Amino acid sequence: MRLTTKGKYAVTALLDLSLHQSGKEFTSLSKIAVRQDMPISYLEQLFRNLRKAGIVEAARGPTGGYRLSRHCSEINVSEVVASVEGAMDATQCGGTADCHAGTRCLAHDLWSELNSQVDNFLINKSLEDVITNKRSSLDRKLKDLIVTG
Amino acid sequence: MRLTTKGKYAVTALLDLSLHQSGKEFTSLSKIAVRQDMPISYLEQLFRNLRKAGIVEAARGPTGGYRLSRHCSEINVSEVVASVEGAMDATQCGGTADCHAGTRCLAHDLWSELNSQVDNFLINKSLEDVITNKRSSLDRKLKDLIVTG
DNA sequence: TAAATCTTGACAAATTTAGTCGGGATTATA
DNA sequence: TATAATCCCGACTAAATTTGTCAAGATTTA
Repeated sequence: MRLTTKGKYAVTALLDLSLHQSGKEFTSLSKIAVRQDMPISYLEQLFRNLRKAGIVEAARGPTGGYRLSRHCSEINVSEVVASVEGAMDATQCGGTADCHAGTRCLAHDLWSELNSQVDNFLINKSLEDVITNKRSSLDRKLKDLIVTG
Repeated sequence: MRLTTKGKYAVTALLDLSLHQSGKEFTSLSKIAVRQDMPISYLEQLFRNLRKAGIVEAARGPTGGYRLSRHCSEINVSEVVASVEGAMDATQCGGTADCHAGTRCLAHDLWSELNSQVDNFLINKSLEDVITNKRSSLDRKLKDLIVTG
């Protein structure tokens, strides 16, 4: 399982995009790079993947840049991270359960379950959720569970 | 956030130890290495850390080896992983919230929350739980929540 | 035409992971 | 006591991954 600066840059950059997008304008990478203190050439690389994944759309030329291709409430963090660094899989075997000499290793189900946990969390978290810092209904219920048993 | 073979080897090795420990005998690394198909010299490295963390205890000489220093129901996966690869932190800043020019970055709370999710899951999962494949009460409740909304 | 942007592919530096190696210390057993 | 099996330790190396850089091109606005 990995979550590196790649995925974090991507999420932060899209949050920046969400915050500065009014209407249908495009925001240039150079602006994002300055505001979020990220290397622009690295951002270019990441935005290739975001575009291929259908998360942003681009326009060239002056006044060009990127914008979200959906409303930020319709983009979840899981797909953003996955688009730049591949599925965040905690199992050795990629889920095929052939992790120990062709059979499932002792811990296979554990990592499988961890995957689900993380995925459920990130899928249910939209960019808008992050911006408004609004915990999803599911989160609040979970929190209650942990506190109250 | 990282979860590499280091942590996975450690967990699997301890599960092996749990399964083959009857009474207070010691199990040698060479046996674990063969059974779980892991490089023995790498295991040595990991078990140093497990011993320092108070998770296993060692005996030298023939008949020597390692054994759990607590019952497997009293050892959780989080401490095992942490002992060999450091705290599994998803924030850039290690929780200090100085991730963006000294202040908290746009996504700080998101990664913070993800940390809690993963930690809560792994802390509540003992080696015994993994072996008996028993989902904790909390897990079942969460699963219900996801299914039923 | 000029300047600003995206687009692409290849490359390179830095870091981390994974694993090795050689020697030591300790201890049960013959 | 000698031997062999184990743990113990520090340093080292090789491979992989991450984190970028770079150069050249395509598109578009003014």
